[in-house]
Amino acid sequence: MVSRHVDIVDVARRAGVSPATVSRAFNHPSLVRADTRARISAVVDELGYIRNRAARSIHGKRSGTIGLIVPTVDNAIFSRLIQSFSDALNSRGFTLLLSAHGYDLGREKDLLRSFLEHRVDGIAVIGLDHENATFALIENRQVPAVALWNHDGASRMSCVGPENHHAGYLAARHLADLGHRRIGLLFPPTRGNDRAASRLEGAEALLAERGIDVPDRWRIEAVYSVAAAKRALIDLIGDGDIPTGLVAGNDVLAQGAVFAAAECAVGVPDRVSVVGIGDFSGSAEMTPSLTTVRLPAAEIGEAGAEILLELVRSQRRHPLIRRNLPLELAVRASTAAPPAP
Amino acid sequence: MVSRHVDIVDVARRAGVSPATVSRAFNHPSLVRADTRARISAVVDELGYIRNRAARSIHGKRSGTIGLIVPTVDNAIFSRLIQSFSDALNSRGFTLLLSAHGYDLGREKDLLRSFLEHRVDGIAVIGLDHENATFALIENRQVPAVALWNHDGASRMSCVGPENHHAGYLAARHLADLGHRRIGLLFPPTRGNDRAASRLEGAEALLAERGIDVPDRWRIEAVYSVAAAKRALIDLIGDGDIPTGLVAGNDVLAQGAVFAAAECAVGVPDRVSVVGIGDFSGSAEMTPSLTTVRLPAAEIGEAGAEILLELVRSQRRHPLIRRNLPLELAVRASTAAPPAP
DNA sequence: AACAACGATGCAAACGTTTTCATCCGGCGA
DNA sequence: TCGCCGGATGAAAACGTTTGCATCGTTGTT
Repeated sequence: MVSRHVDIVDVARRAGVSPATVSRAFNHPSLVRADTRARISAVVDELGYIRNRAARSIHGKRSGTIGLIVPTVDNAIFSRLIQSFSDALNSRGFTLLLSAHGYDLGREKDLLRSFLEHRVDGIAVIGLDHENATFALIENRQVPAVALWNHDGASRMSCVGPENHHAGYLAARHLADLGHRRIGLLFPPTRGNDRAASRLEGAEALLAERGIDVPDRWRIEAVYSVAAAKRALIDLIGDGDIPTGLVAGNDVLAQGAVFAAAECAVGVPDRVSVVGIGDFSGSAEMTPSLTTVRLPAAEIGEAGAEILLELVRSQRRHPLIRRNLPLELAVRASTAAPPAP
Repeated sequence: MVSRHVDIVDVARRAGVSPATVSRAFNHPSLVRADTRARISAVVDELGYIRNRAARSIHGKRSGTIGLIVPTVDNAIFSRLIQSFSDALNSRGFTLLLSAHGYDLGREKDLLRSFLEHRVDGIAVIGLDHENATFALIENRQVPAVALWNHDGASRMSCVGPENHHAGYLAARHLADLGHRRIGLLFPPTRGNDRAASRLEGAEALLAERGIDVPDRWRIEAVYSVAAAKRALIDLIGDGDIPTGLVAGNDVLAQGAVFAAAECAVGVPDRVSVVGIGDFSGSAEMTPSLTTVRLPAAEIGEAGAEILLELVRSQRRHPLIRRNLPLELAVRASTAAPPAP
């Protein structure tokens, strides 16, 4: 009972029309008479015919797929982005190809190649920092592309996101405005991660403006995980000399820091204030609730999809589109004025 | 300067061979002489040729894609699953197509159809509860498929995951063993979510065994979000009559419950014990650290990919493969014996 | 020296669509 | 009556690959 797969010719034969008519019934319904269309539709259901997009896209038609390459899926903030990007795509009839490169820009290029083999109609990547080969691939192929998560007025490709530099700046400014002078920086490795790098630069810019110096022992590096951040901060607290304020590169790290403080009975915000970046799910609900710079993840995904599909539609010359999304500081319970010395 | 895209014939011409040879150089390198291969490879680089998988898959070849349909991406536990599934796929040269149906099984079927149009080589879905049309589509098409996240010895399709029923049972048993008799259940809506439904059944089965009755006011429903769970529990606490133990349908809900208790100054575990299911990232680090039933998310993703690719390889008749992954209770600080009455 | 065997390559058909162009038919105005 | 037009459909070419079969040297065997 090995029924070969039914194709458009089978449908045509059974409906008593030519394959061309069946094809038209799908793609240009107005060109085929209503009763013919109905007959075809009935046969399609009867035979369980499913169109073959590969065969379609071979004709220079759209493949109907969009590729998204992220550093990692396993991170609350990208999850929300992926979700909204995917929803926006699906609602417009596109299918998402997804891959994660694990913060390895070399792998990113390979994944891009693989997506191009699949002839995706467009490409979305995270951030503006990529290998030259990656840019070259995109430019030579003239494939519509957009960078999510980072805005830069001088970017080499279309982009949509907030200014990460400004996010770091805002977070640090909040602490400085509260009167903190002894400030620590808890950031992930910035190699191959221009978002984190920009945030760090932004924080440092503000601190320099205010004449605040951050000693090396208060510059802490931890990979993106609550556990790693907690461990790193417990070490710092163990050393005795702790800052009164801490800027974390994102909310996962900030959460880890808060948990560490709780475990070491170091009051937040009484002894140390913590500010994060991201406003992940849970940050507002934890105790103490986390002060953070809200990144509009869902908006980025939606706007990114919109821009990308716009580029896909505009056949010829792809213009550069840049969209700057606003940041806002969410002041909650994890920050306060520094304790009296 | 609108350079038409370079195809295999262009490469062949430039390399002074036939298209067939170029094709073979890619797919069966052993069949072509080393120096010819080198010449072709040079031309490929020079011209920036990228193979067209659509054209390949039209020949009945693999498309090299696997479809994964999840209820939502925006959830820590699926994130980890997606990540490991994706990695396993990539490492074997496959590309992931991902879609989320938002707990709507009707949309799930539509997404499946769309994946089939793309001629995915295999399909992975979450859970064993699907529309009949979904099963029919999979069976008629004879497309390799696997259900992730749920094991059932009598399942209609291949599956890999833990027994969710047992997860609920373990969580409830832990509380009962500690001596709790006044137990509440905090679960998500179970419609279209057989994982949650099974867990709830498992918990209820244990409670019935022990002769413990759960009044309706202690059966709380909240969608999968820390915020919703927190709100629901704050309401419950406000009512005054609170249970000594709480089984949460997953860690997100459990975290919300713990945060709610903290906000209302209800001690965990002194006044109320909370047990979750999932062991999400952060559960071990929060204060108090969360007692939970660990679900092996990463293992499921990897095993799922393995099984699926196995099915893809085994051309003909697809056997049913079922893999039961073990659960384990992680006892941490959020549970203890009930307070003396 | 004739021939078999083998390795490397080319030729052409095939895959499942879409689309251009041609055909056919009925109706309409001159 | 004739020619024309427009709507519906069919025939066939095209898309970019892969692959079965044929071809052509070379080399080894008898």
